[in-house]
Amino acid sequence: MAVMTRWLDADEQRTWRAFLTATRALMETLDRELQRDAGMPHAYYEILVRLSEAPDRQLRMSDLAQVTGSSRSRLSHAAARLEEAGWLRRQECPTDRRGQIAILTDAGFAALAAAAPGHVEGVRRHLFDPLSPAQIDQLRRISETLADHLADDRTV
Amino acid sequence: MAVMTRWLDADEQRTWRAFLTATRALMETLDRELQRDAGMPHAYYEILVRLSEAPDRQLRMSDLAQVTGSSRSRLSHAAARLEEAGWLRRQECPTDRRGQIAILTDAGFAALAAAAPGHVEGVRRHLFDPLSPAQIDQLRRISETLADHLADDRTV
DNA sequence: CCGTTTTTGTTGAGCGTTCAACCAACTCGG
DNA sequence: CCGAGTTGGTTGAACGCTCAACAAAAACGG
Repeated sequence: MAVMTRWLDADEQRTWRAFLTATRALMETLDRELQRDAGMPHAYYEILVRLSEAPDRQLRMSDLAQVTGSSRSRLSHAAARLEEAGWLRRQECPTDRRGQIAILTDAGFAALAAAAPGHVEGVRRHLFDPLSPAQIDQLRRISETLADHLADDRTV
Repeated sequence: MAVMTRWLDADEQRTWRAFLTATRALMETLDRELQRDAGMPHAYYEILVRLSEAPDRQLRMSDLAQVTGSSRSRLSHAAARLEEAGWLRRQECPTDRRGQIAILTDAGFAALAAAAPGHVEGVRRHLFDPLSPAQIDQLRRISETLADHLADDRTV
């Protein structure tokens, strides 16, 4: 027999809708700010960030996809765009002839450096400033729990 | 003189990245499940939900845009799609000749009824189940605070 | 009133993402 | 070894969203 749906009660629904509203508004705001001030969407910004932190500012495409949480396809399209913009170039991998290595160019690093202050300010203004220190801590724990759980789902 | 950027410290960065990872993974998972099981993206699902809750299952386009947190343009495109699918129809507004009223069709209601149990189950599995009751409460407060704050930004 | 401004909703172009299909190269079991 | 399966990466079509431009109707202000 089919399992009965466990519907959301009033409190849960309120939580879920507030969560939806908040995250959607937050991400849209940050995305819009980044697009306006730096001419790139948030997803591209993250790619540049991760590359800038990697040794020699380079990463295998698959590793880059992993850390940015995007599909291979998405990253591939994004890399093509970033390459057009001159912010990234791709090189063949010496140890694996299938592989491609994404490398952050100097222009890419400069674009990131120009975009970062404004973006960080936005994250502060829209996320951290409105919350108490305790809430920030709570949000970290909640997010890590959810992220772990969702990662499990993907592996299982 | 330019204001010095208030960079994120290690803890804040950890929080911010965990938040990004969690919300992105959560929304992508739910979106994919909904697309697979019900043939509609999450944004369309929300439109149907809001219509289904409105008196006579109808709402002015601008009100519908408001409650679903989408731009007029987005809603207009979405409505066109939903109309093609036969899940929604649009009618002229008697009191305001600019206005359009979006009406949920019976087919739309049926599609929603078919999609809801699976989607609610997904929200439970990926969001509520992994969290403690205290965390769920924290998440609600945090989300409401952020949502209020972001709404203010928009009005100011 | 009448001109201006605001609100409502749509449209089309451009862009980023998804999905499925695909090829090439690596890995592993027999 | 070699064939099967897996992994790495790209591609093109379909789709949803953004943005700017627009038209029509309503509200406002002197």
